[in-house]
Amino acid sequence: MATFSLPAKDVDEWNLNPTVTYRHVLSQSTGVHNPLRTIGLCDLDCFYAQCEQRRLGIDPALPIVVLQWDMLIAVNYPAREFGIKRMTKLPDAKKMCPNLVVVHVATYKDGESEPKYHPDPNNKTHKVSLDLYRRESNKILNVFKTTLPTAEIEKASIDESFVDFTRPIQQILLERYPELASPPPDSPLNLDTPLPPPPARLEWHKSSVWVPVNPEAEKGTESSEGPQQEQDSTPATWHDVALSIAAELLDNTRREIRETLGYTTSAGIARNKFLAKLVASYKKPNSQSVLRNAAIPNYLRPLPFQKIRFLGGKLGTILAEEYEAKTVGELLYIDLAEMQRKFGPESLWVYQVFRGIDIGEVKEKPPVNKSMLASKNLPKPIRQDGDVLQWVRVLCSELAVRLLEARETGTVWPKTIALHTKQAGDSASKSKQTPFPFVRDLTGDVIVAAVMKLWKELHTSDAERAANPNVPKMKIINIAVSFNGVETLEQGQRNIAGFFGGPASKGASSSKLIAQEKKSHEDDSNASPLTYKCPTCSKVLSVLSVEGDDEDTRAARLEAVKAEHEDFHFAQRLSRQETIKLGAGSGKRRISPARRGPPSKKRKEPGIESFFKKK
DNA sequence: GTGGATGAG
DNA sequence: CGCTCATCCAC
Repeated sequence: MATFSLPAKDVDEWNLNPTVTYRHVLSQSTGVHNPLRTIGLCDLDCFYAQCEQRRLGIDPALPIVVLQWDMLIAVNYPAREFGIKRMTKLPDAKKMCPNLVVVHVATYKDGESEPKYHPDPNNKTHKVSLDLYRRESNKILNVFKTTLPTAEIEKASIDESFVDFTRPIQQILLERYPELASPPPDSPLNLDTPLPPPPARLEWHKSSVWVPVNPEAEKGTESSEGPQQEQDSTPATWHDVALSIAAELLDNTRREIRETLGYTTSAGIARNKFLAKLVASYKKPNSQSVLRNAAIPNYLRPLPFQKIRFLGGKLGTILAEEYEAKTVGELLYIDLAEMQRKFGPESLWVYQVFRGIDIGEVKEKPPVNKSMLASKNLPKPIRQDGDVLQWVRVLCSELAVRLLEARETGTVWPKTIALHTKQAGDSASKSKQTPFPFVRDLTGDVIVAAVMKLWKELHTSDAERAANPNVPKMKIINIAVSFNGVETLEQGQRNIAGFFGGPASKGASSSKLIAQEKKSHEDDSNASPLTYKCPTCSKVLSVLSVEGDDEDTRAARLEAVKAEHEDFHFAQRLSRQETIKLGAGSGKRRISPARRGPPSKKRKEPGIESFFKKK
């Protein structure tokens, strides 16, 4: 039998069978070092294709491709049966499959404030919109959050999320094996006592695919009940129990996604993020795969390391060239010191990943991204000032739509807005930024005005160009507008933002408003204090005058702001108590109590949203 | 603040 | 493999 066996030293170094103690079941503070840690990665099968299939109400068994201009950006599994791939040319794809459903992504057109499914979108005049996919992505994320309320969830991309199942697993272990709630009374190690052996007959989750421990031995018996046999021959550990529980939970979530939203997913479950991500592609589509610790070495050794997340690029290429190697196994003999000499501090991560170790945490991301960028490569370059506005309008209306969408989760403001351009033949790009126009009724036009000002700062005008023959010809082949430093405003700031600009100030810039504000203060020497310093957090709350209001009105507003701010502290105290409660009995090794615990919910404030009128 | 590098898909 | 994003970092 051509099975591999790993030297005991490696079992140790790879940490394949760590001791699990009562503390590991009871404590939330063990973090990435908890041997019960179990991570899932779930991604949508050919996501864009599924979105379009659902939008159009098409039978999912029909072959469908999603087009971006003349390029295929998504191919569903029925279409793949015909040999169609992402790089296939559209005419070729149609020949391979005459009944192929071809859908072009939605596009923005100048003069339209929303993306549409234009019957014949033109790359010369339209801009691609991925809005539908972003919205569907958020719906899916919500299914994760509601079906796994105690798990940590990290949205990794538009079609992928990581889930840290450790906490729900701890809860379920205690329900199913109540004896794990406390160590035997006579055990001197107390919580550090190792757990009793796991149940002799573990229920390996049935509808998951378990990666075999010895793939060679599997061959031939695989189709029948091979995997089950195999699993039984390598004794189950408590981590295997944890994997099984995660498999149940993720299976439920995936079913919910399928039944409520109609999307199929593929998932991987393993002890850390990188392995979960890797094993998710073990079987696709509409399937989930589980990697036991015992199966890690034989799974990893033959694996081309450039498939590993973050080794797909430059770093992976350097490694491949330096050692003329392709697989993880070929690099296992290289010691850490040598790698560190050659490749610097990145090496530790690489060294550990090759041994199935990754301490990367699953961390919830804030509901909105830090930046939003709308860009367009121009098949017909911009050659004069007059060509610019149409594109600026298209890009800005897209960003305006996206910003307003983001405001469904809170009061979101970018700090700055930037214009980026790229000249033909110049690999570099130029950009210029300015503070975001801080106005109440945000429209595309306000943003357009700001961007056009940036354009003037960035490029010499047509007039000057004509007057000065030394100025090189304009040939812009890429234009982009971005919002940077996008943040959800906190309680105190939110009120300030809400009162910025009264009804009269529509469309005015923030700097104007501030100027008005200063003036009215000077005029009113009897004004009562408009600020209040919070005794709890020392934040200074303030209300700003709105044209035409009086002292009493302002004072009342300050009171309202104070009350809301106190509510905020109240809610914070509540959520902190929750953390403490959950953490009780978890031992003394809590390092940073504030860091873990339930994600702090953004408090909803009725009324404030109405300040931001939709177009 | 600007521009470059890197990476995902 | 062209296109559309996002993040991080040096200066």
